[in-house]
Amino acid sequence: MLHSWNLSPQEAIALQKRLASSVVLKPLPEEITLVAGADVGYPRRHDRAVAAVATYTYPGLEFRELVRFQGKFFYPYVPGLLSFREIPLLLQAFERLQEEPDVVLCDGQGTAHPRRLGLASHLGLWLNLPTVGCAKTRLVGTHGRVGPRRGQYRSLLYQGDKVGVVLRTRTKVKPLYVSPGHLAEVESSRKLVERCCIQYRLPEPIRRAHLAVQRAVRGA
DNA sequence: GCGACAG
DNA sequence: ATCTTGTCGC
Repeated sequence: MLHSWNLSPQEAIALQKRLASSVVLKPLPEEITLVAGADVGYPRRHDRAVAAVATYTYPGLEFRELVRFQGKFFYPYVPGLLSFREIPLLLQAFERLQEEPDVVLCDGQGTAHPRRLGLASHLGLWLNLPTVGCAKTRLVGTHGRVGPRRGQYRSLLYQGDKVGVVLRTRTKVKPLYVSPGHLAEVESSRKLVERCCIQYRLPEPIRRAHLAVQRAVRGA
């Protein structure tokens, strides 16, 4: 279960293939009272990184907690290996949360991944918590044109499977790529994400975490 | 061999 | 992601 994070691309890929079989796809818990959003950013001097996790009550979406962790760590961005770049920092941030969330929204793919183990899935396995991937752009899969209205969506297909949906979270705004991470599945993930997007494109928890990361990575 | 490619 | 200001469109 426990492994190092400075793996070579080949080792990382092999590990993903093994871990993918442990991912559990099932509806999210019926009772969700706390939802978290996570994000990571690397400053210009890429020798350290910043992670942030924000929690909100659900379905009321009242801000609950914000944790930020900054540490010396670096792993390059390699398409398909994002989890190795962001999870080490995220784990530190999650350890500092006062209250454990019922589900975690991540800024990346879940199972909509070449080896079905995107950031959200990998993080979910480590935390043993339900996770959902919310990516701003596509990594893999095909889909039809999504209607212009908030709430409209199209299935994201990959290798013959419906791995997620492309969801319009705001009218006339570029859609989001939503895919289950771990202990989650497409339908419930889509509904949760839509309900977490109030007045912006990104789910409120992720948006809050993102703002915190930006504040740290930049100045101010 | 030629594109595609989360953040 | 990060580098960066103003600006066109709904």
